Amino acid sequence: MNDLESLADRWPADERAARAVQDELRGRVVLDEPGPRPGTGLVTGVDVAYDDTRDLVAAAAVVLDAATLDVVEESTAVGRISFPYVPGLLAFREIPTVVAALAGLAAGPGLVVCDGYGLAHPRRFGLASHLGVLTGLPTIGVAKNPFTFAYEEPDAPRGSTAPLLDGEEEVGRALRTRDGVKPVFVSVGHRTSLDTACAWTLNLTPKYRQPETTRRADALCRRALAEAQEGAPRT
DNA sequence: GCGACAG
DNA sequence: ATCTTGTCGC
Repeated sequence: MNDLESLADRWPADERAARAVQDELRGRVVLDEPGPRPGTGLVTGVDVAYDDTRDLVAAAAVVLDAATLDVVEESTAVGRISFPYVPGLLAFREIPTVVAALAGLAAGPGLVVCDGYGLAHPRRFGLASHLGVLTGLPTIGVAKNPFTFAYEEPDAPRGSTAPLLDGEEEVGRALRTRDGVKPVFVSVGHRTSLDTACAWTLNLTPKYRQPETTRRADALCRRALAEAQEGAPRT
């Protein structure tokens, strides 16, 4: 277990140090496990909302029953912004508060679904992989944008896919979750396969483009941020 | 050097 | 991410 204070203490102070952390930790990503069976057990969505002007960040973790998509448990955490947004270094901005929210859960989270990328990353160590290595949990990343990667448009029906490419390398998959709607971009985080990650994403999108996990976590962290702003009106 | 760039 | 109204469509 990583206690939160040591996590904060070791947090990189600048971009160079952050990239060094990624280079050091990426070797710990586990890629030879298939991952939790899609649609079974628990699945947890995590997301973060910011108020840069007040230096506030709120994270949420929402646990769903994978079979019914009913909410089983919710947890939030509020903190100070620990890093600026830098493409490729998103994890350093989101992870401390996300880890705090996960730590507040009574139940084991099961699979963790992140709003962003895992292996699909300039150094193959995006948010989902980083969170997985720090917590030991199986993780996947489901992003709304292709970032710097290339892809061909998947066919129109829900479930269609196309490789997400960094040059010749497939780093993830563009996955259509709704007929005729812009795809989402799925990548492996930690301890899951890409097929598993895509199957989970389809299970989590019976009605909307975005996974139910992400939608629930997004709504909850916004609420938590709003409440934190009421509690700390001035800056 | 310039532009692009998860959230 | 966040700032923001109405509007088109199932």
